[in-house]
Amino acid sequence: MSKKKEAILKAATVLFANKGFADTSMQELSKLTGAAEGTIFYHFKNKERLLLSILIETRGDVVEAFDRFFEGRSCRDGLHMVEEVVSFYLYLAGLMEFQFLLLQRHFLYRFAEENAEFRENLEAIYNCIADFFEKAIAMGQADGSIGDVHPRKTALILFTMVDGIVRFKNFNLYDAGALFNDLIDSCRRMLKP
Amino acid sequence: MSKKKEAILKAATVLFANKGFADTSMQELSKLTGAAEGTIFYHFKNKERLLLSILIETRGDVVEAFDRFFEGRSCRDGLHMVEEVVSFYLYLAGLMEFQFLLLQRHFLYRFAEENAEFRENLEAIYNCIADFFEKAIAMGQADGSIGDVHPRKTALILFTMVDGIVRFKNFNLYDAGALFNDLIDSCRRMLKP
DNA sequence: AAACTGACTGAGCGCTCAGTCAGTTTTTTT
DNA sequence: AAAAAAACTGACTGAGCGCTCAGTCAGTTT
Repeated sequence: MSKKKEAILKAATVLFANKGFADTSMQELSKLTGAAEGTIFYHFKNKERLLLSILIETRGDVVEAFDRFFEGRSCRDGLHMVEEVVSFYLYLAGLMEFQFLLLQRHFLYRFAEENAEFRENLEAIYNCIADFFEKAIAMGQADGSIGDVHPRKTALILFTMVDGIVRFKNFNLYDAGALFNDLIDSCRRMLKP
Repeated sequence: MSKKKEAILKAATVLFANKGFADTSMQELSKLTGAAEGTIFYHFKNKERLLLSILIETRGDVVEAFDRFFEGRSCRDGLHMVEEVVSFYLYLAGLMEFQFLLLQRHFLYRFAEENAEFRENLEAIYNCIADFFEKAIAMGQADGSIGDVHPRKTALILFTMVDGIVRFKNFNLYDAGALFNDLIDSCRRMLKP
């Protein structure tokens, strides 16, 4: 992949995440990357395909990060693994700040309504994460560290919690870091047998 | 307030919530309301002020709804009141669907960064809701139905949960209704002494 | 009957936008 | 070194945008 193409993808991720899709102009993107406007359209046939490319890249990054982190990892018990998934999600949301911010923006879900490629990639990301929560809960129920809750639904509720925390951080409403300990505590109370 | 002005406010709420700020044109708003474009600018000095008017109206509606619901209401105990706040939030998110969707959109928080009026109204809405959660938790700790948790932080975590559920619903990711019982259950487990 | 008011109109202005294209430079292949 | 392919350029276009403004009109006041 050419240097310019990479620069365009990187800068567009930040701009789309921070300013939104409609409020980011190709002109601005051109200036920021040093690439001519024509170059952007040489690499991406239009603005929407540029966004899709970012989403596909993000999917790859997120799925790979989760798989890497948990492959071969043997946790003390299921409850402990839930805590690790929560922590890792929050860690990743800091590491891949702009990609996570992008995933919370509404325009992505508007595209997903009409474009199957958007839908598939979004679903892949969400399923990957929800599956990790569910696996951890199921493991906890097998080893007795987690009580009798509905695995999938509880996984979604946990997902909702950490995602909401990231949202509060992104909107500058509250300091997510200050809530971390209480969040982990809440999870433990929620899940214990 | 003139009929046209009311129609503009109402239609703009739906459009801004569904399509975003930048993707909603005054032309579209004009066609939908039957008001000439000039009429919109007669009532609201510009697009941003129109959005602010909607936010101010939303603040009034949300705060009034919460105050009305809980004034004079005597709950069995604090834990029960937490459940009622959760339920009422979700009920209101259905009743005032577009206003709640609007509150989750990023452009509002971008305006809030530079415009104190936006910031004040957003804070008023969030503080009102978080306060109700906190009050319920404090009550529960007084009557023994809720364990020893940090009231404000736990209030924020609860808020995060219900807000996240609404977000999942808005994005058509999962059916929020199907999670309701498990959500209430999780809250109970989280809070019990 | 004259003066005034506030709600409303829609053509039109200045400007920005996504996307195009004819042409140039750089890289790879032969 | 020549030819071919890939990467890149930036001036340009037409559509659409927010917003303005001169003007209409029904109703009220003087």
